[in-house]
Order: sequence, then structure tokens, then C-alpha cells
Amino acid sequence: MTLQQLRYIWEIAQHGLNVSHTAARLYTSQPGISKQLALLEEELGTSIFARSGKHLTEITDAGRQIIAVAGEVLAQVQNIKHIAQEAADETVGALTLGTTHNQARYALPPVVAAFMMRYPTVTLNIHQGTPAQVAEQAAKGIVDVAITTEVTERFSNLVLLPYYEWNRCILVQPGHPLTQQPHITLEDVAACPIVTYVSGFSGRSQMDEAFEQHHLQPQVVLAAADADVIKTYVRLGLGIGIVARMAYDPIGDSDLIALHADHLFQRSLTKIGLRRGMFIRSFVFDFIQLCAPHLTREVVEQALTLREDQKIQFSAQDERSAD
Amino acid sequence: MTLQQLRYIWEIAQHGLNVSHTAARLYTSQPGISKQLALLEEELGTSIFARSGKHLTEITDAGRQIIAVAGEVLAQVQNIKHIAQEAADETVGALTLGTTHNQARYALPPVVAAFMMRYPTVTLNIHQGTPAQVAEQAAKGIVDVAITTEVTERFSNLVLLPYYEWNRCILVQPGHPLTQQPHITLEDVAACPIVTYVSGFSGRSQMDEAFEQHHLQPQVVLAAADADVIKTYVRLGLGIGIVARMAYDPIGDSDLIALHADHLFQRSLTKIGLRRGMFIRSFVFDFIQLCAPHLTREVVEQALTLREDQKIQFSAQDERSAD
DNA sequence: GTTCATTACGGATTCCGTAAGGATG
DNA sequence: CATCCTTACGGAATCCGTAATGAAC
Repeated sequence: MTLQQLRYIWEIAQHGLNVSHTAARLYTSQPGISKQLALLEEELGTSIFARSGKHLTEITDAGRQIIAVAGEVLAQVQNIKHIAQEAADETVGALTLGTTHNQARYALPPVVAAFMMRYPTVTLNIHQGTPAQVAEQAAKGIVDVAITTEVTERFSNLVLLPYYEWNRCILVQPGHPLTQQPHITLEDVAACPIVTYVSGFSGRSQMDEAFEQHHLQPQVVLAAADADVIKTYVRLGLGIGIVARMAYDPIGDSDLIALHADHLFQRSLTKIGLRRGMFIRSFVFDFIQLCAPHLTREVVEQALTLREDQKIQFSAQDERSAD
Repeated sequence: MTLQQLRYIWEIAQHGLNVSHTAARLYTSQPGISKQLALLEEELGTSIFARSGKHLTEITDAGRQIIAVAGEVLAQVQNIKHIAQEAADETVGALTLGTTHNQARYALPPVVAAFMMRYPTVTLNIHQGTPAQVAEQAAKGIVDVAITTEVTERFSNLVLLPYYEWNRCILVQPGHPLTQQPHITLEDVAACPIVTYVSGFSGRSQMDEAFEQHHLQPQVVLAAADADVIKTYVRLGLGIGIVARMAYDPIGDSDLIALHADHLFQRSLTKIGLRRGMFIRSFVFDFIQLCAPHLTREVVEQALTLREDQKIQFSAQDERSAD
């Protein structure tokens, strides 16, 4: 058994059981991977993948377990490399973030700028994706840190830390009837055509809940993944916008009016996700604390040793932005 | 980085940083290990071991962390092999027990006999050692299952399951004054010269506690690691013996008299220790349940997912023997 | 002077890429 | 017939063991 073989079976599983595709992604030859796979299966005395003829069709039960452990091994190999890098030079390395459009666009720029100033020799990579993708990549160790709001909690090896809480505002064009309203209610909002986030993004599910609790059926005429698109269509008069407060820029968006909506919706919580058991380099701790000052190294370390059922206590932070 | 290299650094650490010795134990050449070590250190850009000239003198800070992770990796490689073996044939494999003299001598024989009857194709290995050695070997994955009483709980990745509770008896020669005593007290016992277990074995510490609580200073004239030695010296008239009840064989030890002592000492608990995160083959579950019927597969699996601070609830079992 | 790790070197093995073969949908 | 995995084969790199070298206690 070699690390190479474990990497190959894990990658094959990640690429839909397509060995050719896997080989291309790993910049190696397809027969090379096939050979190593055959060697491993022979050594273990079990098939990891089920075949129909010469096609890999599915993963065997044993294969599923083996690949899961292989994933752990690969993550620990990464840990070893990170430990060594940290010992060699604390200020050199790479930090890979997984995040969504809205975090990357509104919340992270000042953090990233401060981080780059502090660690000019750390290579920063940002993987943008949907909240589900971001969470999965963090759970698999593809990214070091996940930052997102709508994160499903079904990844048992993903530790979620509270980053900051935020709420929404309502964007309208000047002269819109809602601007005359002294006290806006959810009924008022539901009466207008709405432009907001798609499901699974930026606390959309929490927004839906508010309407449901009041037995209202809002008319969402356009759902987008990011606030820039939403603002564009509000400007076109398609409807009123409901976006994260931080997405409203008083200067750049001065042609729109942002109405207060804290009383209409529950606050959403953006979280920082880390893979359980990962070695965290000092600059990663620093990055996290640049994001959220309350997440000190000690708090994060403690959270990583707790189990899922032992949720961390946190104090909400200032309001910023959303997915 | 290769698995070979990780195994080598781990083994070097296990063998007192003596590469020659390590090579001999692994049936390979010393320069081969040196070479792989040099390659790994070069790849990682950090030294794992500190040298004075050409001698390895100690482990670096980074090396300590790296070796710890390497140990995890090696354990997971074992897990993969076990998963594959289990898938290939549930009844073939090896079970390595780590236990002490007294368990091996008095508690385990019927369990082992039943297990061998049920799984004739499983190779059974028993590593005998001191309680501390046994616990360490289980924590390191050298043995699959540890069975011992005096187990220090400082191995964070060792899960302890309650096996059975037991207490002591007092062994005397016929005609000894204590045999006339209708109700033996701790003071009576402390007045006699005592032959019992050495510290660290078979609940010796719990025995000492009982005397201390009564402010008594027993005169231990001989301390041995096993009951057979103790009985030998009781027969020679060196003193009275205090041994685990199961160590008294009414037939083989008919020349000695066992006096009831349950009221003098607190019961001791013999435990089954498993490395956290290890893959447990079905016959290992069966072995554990042969030991202790209350340790069903479900109970064991649940215990393995709990943390140290969440102790398992258990109901004491019948009394048998001791370390 | 003994123990111990590194360097040097040669043989065997392994690994990987190109090319051809055979099965699937 | 296009896709995909396996087998075949040759060159390159790696690994490992013996022998020699040099440092430490």
C-alpha cells in the first residue's frame, strides 16, 4: 500500500469513477492509475470499485469505508507538511479560503487586505462556490477555511465557528410607495414583487421562514445568487430588493434607497468552518482572528476538540454582510 | 513522502532514536532507513531529529508533532487492511491482545477457549506485559485490545470499557490465628506481615488506599507481580497473602485457606481498552462480548464515539479475577 | 576502541508513459 | 463509433543491500 494508491482511489471517487478524467486532472497517465488501483485491490484482496466489464460503475461497501479512511490519511499527510512548513518559517505558506460571492464581495476585502499586509509571503487562494460546495470542500480538506452563511450541518467533521450576525435591508427606487410608509410591516413587503437571493444562499431560508410564520406568500419575481444582480434588477424596476445590509453601498448605490428591515427578519449568522483534526498554522489562526476578534487561538482550539453536540458559546459580533 | 518514511520515523522514535536497532527490528538495512529519513527531512524542509554529530540525540518540536500524526496514519493504514480483510472473509484474520499475567492466567482462559472454538481460523496473539505497557501498546495500536485493571487514564486515545468487578481474599496457612477470628478487621490484617502485588498491578493502589483511610501502615514483606509467586511465599510462611479472589483455586490451592475480605477493600474494576478510531472487526466485537456480555457491539460503538469526559454507564458484572 | 550514522555504489525492482487491445453503451 | 479500462512493453527513476567513511562517547 502506498500513499499514491490511496490518493488515486480517493481522486477516482471524487471524479465520478472516471479514471481517464482523474488521470487528466492529476497530470498523469490513465494506465498508471489503473495499474496502481489493480495493485492495491490485489494487495487488499478486495475490490474497491465494482465494474461492469471494463467500466467502473460503483463503489463497493468496503471501498466506501476504505476511501473514507484514505481521505483521512491524505488530510494527515497535509497536516505533516503544514507542521513542517510552520517549523521552517511561520510566515511562508498558502491559505486557501472557500467562500461565497457575498462574503468575498462585501465582508472579506478588508480582512484580506489586512492579512496580505501582515503576511506578504503567504499565498492566498480564494475558491468561490455555492454554500454547499464551500462546506463540502472544507470537509474534504480541499480548502483550509470555509466562510459562509447557509451551511448545512451534515458534515460531521466540519467545525463551525460563529463569525458575525447580520440582517437585511429593503432596496427600493426613490419615490417607491414604501418610502412613504412610517413603519413597514411584512405584509407591506409581501404585497410588492420581490427580487432576492436564490434558495440556499445568504440566509434565504431564514427570510422564507419569516413570511411563512406570518402566513404570507411573497411574490419573488427574480432570485439571484448575489446582490449585484439583485440591485441591477431593482434599478430596472422589476421589484423591491431584499439583500444583506452590507451589500448596500451608500455611495455606489446612492440611486437606491435602503429601508430598515431588522424588525421584519431574524438575524442570520455567518460561520467559519474548519475541518476537524486539521493542523492549523499560526497565520490561519491570525486570519480567523482578523475576521472575528472574539475567535482567539484558544477559542478555536477549544472548539476543535469539542464534539458536535457541544456547541460553542458565542457573543454576536457587529453586522457586516452576507453570502 | 511515503508510508515507508512515516513508518521509519515512527519506529525510530519507538526504539530510542537508535537507527541501527530499528533496522534490525524491521529486518532491513540501517543505511536504507537513514536514507529515507534524510529524504523525508529534505522534502519537508525540517529536521525531525536533532543530531550531535552523527548521533540522533532527541526529537525536534516539529518532529514530535509529525511523528504523532505519522502514528495516526499508520493506524489508519491498519484500519484499511482490516476493512479489506473483513470484506474478504469475516472469519479470517488476527486478534492481538495485550494483557497482564493475572488476566491471562485466571480470567481469559475460558474466553480464549470459547473464541478459538468459534473462530478457528483467527490467529490469536497474546502480549503479556505490565499494566502500563499494555495500556501504551493499545494506545499505539500495537495490540488490538488491552485487558487490565490498573490502567492509567492518561492515554487520551484509549477508550476504556468496564469489563468486570472483583475483590480480594486473604490467603493464610491452616491454623493461622486469623482463621479463628469471627470478623476480620483491617487492623487485624495490618498486624500481620503481608505478601501481595507490587505497585501498579492488580489494584494494589486501591488496596493501599483502604489502609491509608484507616491510618494503618501494613507491613508488606514481599510484593510480586502475580498471584502464583504470592501463594508460593504464603506457603513458605512469609506472611498472609492478599490476592484477587479468582486467583484462589479451591482444588489446586487446597493447602491454603481463603478468607473473605470483601468488607475490607473497595472493589476493583478490570477494563477493556481500545484505541479510539480503530476499525473493529466483527470477531473483535465478538471477543469483547464473550468477555463481557453487557458489552454489545452497539455499546462499544457508542463508547468509541464519546469523549473522555462522557463516561459510559455500566452495570457491574460477576466477579472473576485480577491483573 | 566500540558504537553509530552518513556516503558511495551496484543490482534489482518498481514506476510511469506510450501504444495496442477489448468491452460498453 | 466514441468512450473507457486493461494489458503489453520499454526506459527511467527509485529502492535496498553491501562496503567504506567519519564522528561521538
